[in-house]
Amino acid sequence: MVGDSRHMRIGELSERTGTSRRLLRYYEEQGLIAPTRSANGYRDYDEANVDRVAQIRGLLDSGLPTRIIKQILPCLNQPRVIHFSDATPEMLATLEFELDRMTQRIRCLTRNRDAIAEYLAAVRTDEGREADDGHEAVVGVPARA
Amino acid sequence: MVGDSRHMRIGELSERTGTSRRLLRYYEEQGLIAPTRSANGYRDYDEANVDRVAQIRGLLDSGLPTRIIKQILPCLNQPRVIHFSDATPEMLATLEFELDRMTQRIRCLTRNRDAIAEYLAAVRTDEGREADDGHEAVVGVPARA
DNA sequence: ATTGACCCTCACACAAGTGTGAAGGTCTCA
DNA sequence: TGAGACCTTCACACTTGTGTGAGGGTCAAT
Repeated sequence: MVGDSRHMRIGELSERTGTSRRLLRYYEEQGLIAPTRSANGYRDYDEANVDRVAQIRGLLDSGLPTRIIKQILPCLNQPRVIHFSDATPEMLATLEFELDRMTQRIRCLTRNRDAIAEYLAAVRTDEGREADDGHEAVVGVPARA
Repeated sequence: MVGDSRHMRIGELSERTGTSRRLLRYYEEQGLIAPTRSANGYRDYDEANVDRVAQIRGLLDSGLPTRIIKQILPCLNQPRVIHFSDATPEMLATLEFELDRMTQRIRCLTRNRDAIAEYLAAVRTDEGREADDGHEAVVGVPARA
C-alpha cells in the first residue's frame, strides 16, 4: 500500500494540531518536521505530520528541548516501525543518556504529582471543618538531579 | 524537637546542591526559597533547603515553570507534613489543573521513553548483523496536547 | 481586475532560565 | 594591615520557545 496522500497546507495543520503557524515553521527550522514544498513555495504536509506535531508538543511540554527531540524522533517513526541503519554509537549513547533523564523526570513528576493528589484528597476530606490548625499527610520527596 | 539548626551560606548550599549561586538567588527572587539573613547581609540557609532546591531543580527539569512550582511547593512541605489553612478555592483549582497536566506529561514521557527503550533493545538484539535494510519494532504514539 | 484568504520570509520583541562580571562589603588569618 | 575567600547588588547578555507584524507573493471567486 502506497498510503493515502491526504495533504494539507500550514493553515490546516495549524488548526488540526492547535499549533500556531509560527511554531510549525519554527519546528521545521529546528529540523523536527520536514514538509515538502508545492510548486509555489507553499509548505505541503501529509497526514503523518499531525501525530508528529502532537508528539513534539508533548515532549516539549515535558521539558525536552528541540535539540533532544530532534535526536530521539528518528527512533519514533510514524508507521510505528523502526528503520535503523543509521544507528551510530554516539547516537545510541545519547539515546541511553536521554532515556535515563526521562526516567528521572518521570519519577520526579510522579512523586510530586502523587504528593499533590494526596494533598488535595486530604483537603477534600477535611472540607467543611475549620482547618485552622496544622494537619498531617505524607508527602513525596525530590529526585536526585 | 526543635530540629537541628545546621545552617549554611550560599556557597555551601551551592556545592551541596550542584546549583550555581546565581540560580539560588534567582530562585529566591522567584519566591521559591526564602533564606533568612545574618547580621551582615549574608543569606542564611538551613538543612531543609537542600532538599527544597533538589525538588525545585527536578520540577524545573521536568518542564514546570517557577511560577507553577511556587504554587505547588507550599503543599509539599519539608517535614513531609501538610499544613493547610491557606487553601483558597482558586488555589485548589490551580492545583487540580496542574495535577492533570503533570499526569499528561508523565504519560507522554513514559510512552516515549518506552519507545526509545524498545528501540535500543531492538538495535542491541540486532547487533553484529548488517542492518542495511528496514527492520521492525512497535513504537509508542504521542500524547494528546 | 480587484478583493480576500491564503502563503512566504524576515525581523523585532519578550519571558524564562542561566552565565558572567563589575564594584564593593565582611571576615579570617598571617 | 593587607590578602584571600567569602558575600552583596546590579546589570548586561545569551538561548529557547513563542508572539506579532511588515512587506510581499498566489490563487480562487466575484
